[in-house]
Amino acid sequence: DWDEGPYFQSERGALYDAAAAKLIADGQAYYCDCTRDSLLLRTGDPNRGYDGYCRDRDLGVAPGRALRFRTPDAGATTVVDLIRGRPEFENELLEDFVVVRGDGRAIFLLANVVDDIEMRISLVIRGEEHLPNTPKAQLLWQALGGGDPPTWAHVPVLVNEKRQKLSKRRDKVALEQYRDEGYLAPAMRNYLMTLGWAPPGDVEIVPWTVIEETFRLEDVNSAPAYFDLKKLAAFNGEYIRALAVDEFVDASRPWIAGGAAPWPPERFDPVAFAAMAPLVQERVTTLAEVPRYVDFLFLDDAPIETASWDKAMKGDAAAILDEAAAAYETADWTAESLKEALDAVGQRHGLKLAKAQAPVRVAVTGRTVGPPLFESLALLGRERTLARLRAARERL
RNA sequence: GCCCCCAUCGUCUAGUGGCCUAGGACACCACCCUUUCAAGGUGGCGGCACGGGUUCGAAUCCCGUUGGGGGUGCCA
Repeated sequence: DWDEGPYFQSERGALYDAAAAKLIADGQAYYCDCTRDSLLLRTGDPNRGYDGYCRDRDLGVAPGRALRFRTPDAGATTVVDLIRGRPEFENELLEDFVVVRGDGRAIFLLANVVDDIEMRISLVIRGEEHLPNTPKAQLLWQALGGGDPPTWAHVPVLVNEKRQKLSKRRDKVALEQYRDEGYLAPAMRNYLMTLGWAPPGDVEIVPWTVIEETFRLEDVNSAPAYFDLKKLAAFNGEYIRALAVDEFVDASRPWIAGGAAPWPPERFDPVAFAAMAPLVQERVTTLAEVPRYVDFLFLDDAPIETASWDKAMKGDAAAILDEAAAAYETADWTAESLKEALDAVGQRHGLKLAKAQAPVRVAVTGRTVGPPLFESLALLGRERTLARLRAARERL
């Protein structure tokens, strides 16, 4: 949550101009018209930073001339970091870096420092990739008369399976995307907190209030952490199962009630889904998996999957389908008696219920895997169940 | 190249000199339960990168090596 802003650096140019003017007036910055090529010509080393050529040329402002900050030639800059201690940087190794572009716009680093001073920022929390820029920021801070520099906390980066920093281009980093895939915000939040830190005790899945009360930046690890989708999924499954049934139904709505569902919206039956919900809830890892557990209820025909069909429709399948259909014409339409009836069919063929239910399951739901069968049949109703059993029998 | 950061099971972590024959979670394996699949239960596999110190004692402190990551823009 936040309590002010947002601010736009594009609207605060006057502040940055004033800061640049101060640096010039104090002799801490100078204009420079060097290009990359002219620098390389002088140093002959593409790895070397700016050589300070324009330091004393006393160039004035002109289009195309950048403003460079004059870094100290000696001494060291110490950064106070809650997570990393007190890293020290030799000033001598810092090149005179650009703070204002040739077109007059401030570079992010300058804008950032000016904003932080003006907003009286005392603690900066950011990714560790910013650590090497920190001495530059502090030097600018001092040069601008900002007072005591802030305390820093450089948190570890998150890495992918190749242990590279997660990047927008290469990796899936947008939270919206995870939300769209059916991850719950509290699950994501809880999982993220376990990266580089751990709640007290031997539990990782904890209420947010516990995290609020016990989290300390000083306890954060400094090593990069791998973002493990499998573990996130495990957290998400636990959070889904912890939901009250009506909360689960609510949360599932975007995947089942709208146009995104794999069946015509008008065919969706909220009552049937509510009845099925507890059975689905303990089986899914993400909300996006919900539709495939209930689609057989809202589609005209069973959504037969070939692999499932081939696996289940062999051996005594034909006989089982016939006998199940016969028994189901007159059976009480309750999960319990549907189960007993099919169990009896299976026993005639020397099959355990686990085996006997397979052809029926595939005929009716289309897949070998799904919610408990007899509860599903009970909801689907006698008419549609019988129709699907016969359709499957014909297809054999 | 140069600078900086980092290093406990495959992964995320607990551990802040003796409580560690290193604990938990995810993953994996086995078994139990069971109408499929899950969920749940029980058990198992598996780690202090390496080498030197310091100390009565080191996963914990120091140095080095190796390995990994980040930075090095008139990007943010």
